[in-house]
This record gives sequence, C-alpha cells and structure tokens, in this order.
Amino acid sequence: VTPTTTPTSLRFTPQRRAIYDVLCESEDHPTAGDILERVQRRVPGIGAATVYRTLAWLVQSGQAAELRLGEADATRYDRSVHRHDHLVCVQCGQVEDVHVPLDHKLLDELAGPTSFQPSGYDVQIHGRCARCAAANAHNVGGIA
Amino acid sequence: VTPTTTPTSLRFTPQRRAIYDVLCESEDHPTAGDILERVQRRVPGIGAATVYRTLAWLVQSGQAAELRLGEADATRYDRSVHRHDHLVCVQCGQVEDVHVPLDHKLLDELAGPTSFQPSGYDVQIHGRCARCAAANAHNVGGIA
DNA sequence: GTAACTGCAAACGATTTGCAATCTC
DNA sequence: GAGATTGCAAATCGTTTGCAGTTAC
Repeated sequence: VTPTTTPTSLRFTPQRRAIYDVLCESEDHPTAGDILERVQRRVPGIGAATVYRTLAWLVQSGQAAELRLGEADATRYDRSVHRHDHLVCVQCGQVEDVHVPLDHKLLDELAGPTSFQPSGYDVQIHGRCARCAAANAHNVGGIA
Repeated sequence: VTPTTTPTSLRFTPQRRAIYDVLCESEDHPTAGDILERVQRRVPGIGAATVYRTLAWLVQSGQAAELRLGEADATRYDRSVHRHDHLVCVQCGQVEDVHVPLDHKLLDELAGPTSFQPSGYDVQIHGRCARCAAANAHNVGGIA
C-alpha cells in the first residue's frame, strides 16, 4: 500500500485514463473485477495489478471511495464527487446513492463522551430495492 | 454458506460455547483471527474452520453481526444485542460503539423516491479516537 | 447409534508484490 | 535517459470446503 519510494511526479497513462473514465461512467458501484473487465474492452491486455494500483491511488487522492458492504465479498468503488450514503439491497446486493444529512453538531454530541473526534460519516441503509420488493410480493413465503 | 442438508438439531459443543463466550466478553470488535487466537487459549487445538463456521451461524441466527470497514482487510464481529452504530478511528482502526437515532420516517422519506424499502441502517462515523488525536497533537505535521 | 460437529489440509477468490520490459516526460 | 509504470506470475491473506475421525444427544 505504501510505496517505499514516493514518485516525484505522476504520469497520466492511457491505462489510468481508461480506469478513471470507466469509474466515472459507472453508476453501479463496480468491484475491482468489474472495472478490470470493462477497462479490458478499451485497453486490451491491461492487467489486474494496474487496476488495483490505480484504484488505490484514486482512493488515496480522494478521487474515489471504497465501499465495503456487510454481505459482499469484494470491495466496491465509487467516484466520490460529493459525500453521500448508500441504500444496499439485502437481497440482490445492488447499491444506490442517497444523501443522509447529519450535522456536525450531532456527530460531536454523540461522539463527545468518548473524546472521539469525528471527521466524516457514511450511512448504509439496508432493505430491499424496488425490483426485489416487487418480486417478493409475487412469491410470498416462497424460496427467494 | 448454505449447507446441502440443514441439520435437524443443533448441538451446543464446548467449541461453540467458547466462541460465543469470547465474543460476548470482547469489547473490541475482533476479527475472526482475533477470536480464533483468544479461543485457542481455552480450547487448545480448535481449528479456524470451526470459528468461521460458528461465527457464520451466530450471524445468521442474529446473535452476532458482521462489520466491514472501509479500511480494514478482515471482517470484524460484534455481539449484536441491540442495533448500534460505530465510531471508526481512521488512524489506528479501533472501533467504538455509539447510537445514532434515525427514525423510520426519515429513512422512508430518503429512500422513497427510489421505491427502496428500508429495513435497517448502520452509521459509520470516521475520525480519530482520543488516543490518536492526543498523539497527533504532540507530533504536528510529523509522520504518524 | 447416528446425525452433527470437529480438525486438518487443500482449495478459493480477492488483492498485493517482485521484477524485467516499456513507456512518459 | 531516468524514473515511473506496466503486465505477468508468484505470493499473500482471509475465508471456505472436502473428508475421515470424533462427539453430543
């Protein structure tokens, strides 16, 4: 994660551009594997290591955010333009964005007693997405 | 995860009891590895598989909850007596419990436009724990 | 006695790393 | 040309699974 030698300059290679583009165009919180697959259509031969290295760099520089959900196995990525929260479908795993406004005063009050200094937050709301809820309505008590 | 044959009865073995006890006694949101290590002191020879299998069962039966944090590599476990949220130190990774009250009406309003049906939520507040904040105050601008 | 459970070791999938070749500045 | 970056393959790491032996009920 931490390179022994920090590069003195960063290069904007075709691979990095493609990864960034794919991330910006994706609305579905893709995993690194999803991103690799999509990027390979534009830059055939690109390796997984490059995708992981680039994603790590994007996250570190605040241009992307990692999302780890309770159920999912792989880390998902999100272009982090603005802070936002997530609606996670417990049935199909789909993730949608939503904004839950919690003000700093509230966070400070909650964390205060432990002397914790809050700097941000992420709310994950779990439930069922429209599609799964509808599917369930037709299959009450059945096996999902 | 889903056994081909669902057991018709469950046995309360010494291993399971030890794992459950360790989890109940742990205040620090241990990883499966942490739990294995602690349980091995009570039940020498216990294997990792047993710990993972038991934790999966505890989670499934609602007696424990999985916690996946943005940074951490391994899943952490939590005895889930009551729903609660988490203060996550971005520096040392320590996790403390906190309760952030969001009422159902709010969740419904937020999720409503997408027809998502909320059933629960988890707020992760990131920041620095008291210890790390204090350490930083003495080492301003230094390398953590 | 028998189905459930355990420990071990091998299998897995996601992610990281070492390294020689390649490319950007 | 130098240093950064890439792709590959091997290495890690957390977690799961197959299986023969053991145990709780």
